Amino acid sequence: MQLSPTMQKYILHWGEMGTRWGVNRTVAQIHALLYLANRPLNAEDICETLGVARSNVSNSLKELQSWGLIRVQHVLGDRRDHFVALQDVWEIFRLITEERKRRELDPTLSVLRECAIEAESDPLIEAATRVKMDKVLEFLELLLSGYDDFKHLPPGVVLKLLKMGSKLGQLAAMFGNDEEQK
Amino acid sequence: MQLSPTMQKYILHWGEMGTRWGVNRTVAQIHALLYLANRPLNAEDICETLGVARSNVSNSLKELQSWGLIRVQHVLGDRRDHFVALQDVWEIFRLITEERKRRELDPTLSVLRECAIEAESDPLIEAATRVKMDKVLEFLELLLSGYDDFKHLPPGVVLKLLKMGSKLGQLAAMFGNDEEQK
DNA sequence: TTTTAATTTCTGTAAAGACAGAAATTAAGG
DNA sequence: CCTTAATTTCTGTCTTTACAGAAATTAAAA
Repeated sequence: MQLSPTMQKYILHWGEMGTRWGVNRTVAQIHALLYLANRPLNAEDICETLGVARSNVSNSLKELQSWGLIRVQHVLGDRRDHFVALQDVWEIFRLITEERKRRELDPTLSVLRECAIEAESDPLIEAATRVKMDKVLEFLELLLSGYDDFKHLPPGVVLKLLKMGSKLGQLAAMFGNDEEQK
Repeated sequence: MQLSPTMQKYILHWGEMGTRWGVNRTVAQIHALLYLANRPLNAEDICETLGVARSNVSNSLKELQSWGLIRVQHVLGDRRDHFVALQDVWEIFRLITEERKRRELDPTLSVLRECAIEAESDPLIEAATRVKMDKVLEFLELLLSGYDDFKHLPPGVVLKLLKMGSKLGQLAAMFGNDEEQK
């Protein structure tokens, strides 16, 4: 399986981006390849196309599955596992966001809470420092609860919100402190 | 300068988080220390407190300055540079977001645009693949334009939006396609 | 059941980034 | 201007992660 220069460029870049977003380059490149492919690919296809060792492909596929970004799809007449990537961009975004929250922000929230509690009884920590710890904690809690509310919105609604742009700020001013308007 | 176990825990964790968000552990730890400190610290203070080589501190401080997260603040009677971190959590968040957009998403947007254009004339790229490239590009453009609209909102307004939660979805349905209501 | 293909695990090493410390440069103080 | 402190740059190495390939295990086909 050959890649055109444009596809190579795309996949290489996706790989670079992936390292910034929590997975290694090879994992991200495999994800890109499976996303762009219009049919299920097996591990050997991937090895050949990307020039990566079979075992590395195997481990990377396992990681992508743990993120829920790809799944196994068997092909009639071929006993090898084939893989397909999620094709809906919104869903991909949702999954990555959710998974990163779970792997990173949730543990951070725990640590920040523990530290806030411990700091209450730690005479070595100045009051001003304690306040700052509390502010970071409140900020993260607010962000996460806001995210929790938003994550269930259908893409179409999110789309509308994004397109409303700064008009949203005006609406918040009008409605933010009122009971529901129906 | 001694750190209590709680402060150590906090700073260590911030360091781990930092590596997930684009800076190395030491850079993030120094940022945490300067944030929690209630006075300007010089490079030697930081070396001693975190047990890091002076040169590493120097380079890390330079990086934090490039993110705009800290600045030099001279202290009377001491010719050494002292440093203070931004203290407003919202502002820190805004800066990190903006800077990451600039360093990562803007280049990605460029590459995606180039690839979309190149793919138009690449006979090796299937139409379905081209559609997928376009979808990712549209998604990112939408996200970035939405972000552009939101980033100028004052923290108080953002706070309101976050607190409105799923009520926002209802408002989008009511107002999303209408002209402004005044 | 055996054979063979496919996958996974393991292990050593390659690569990249982080780091410490020496050397060089800069700048403040005397 | 000289001295010395402070900072920066450079370089070698340490650490961590990624990776390749061999070996082991699993599972499908004959």
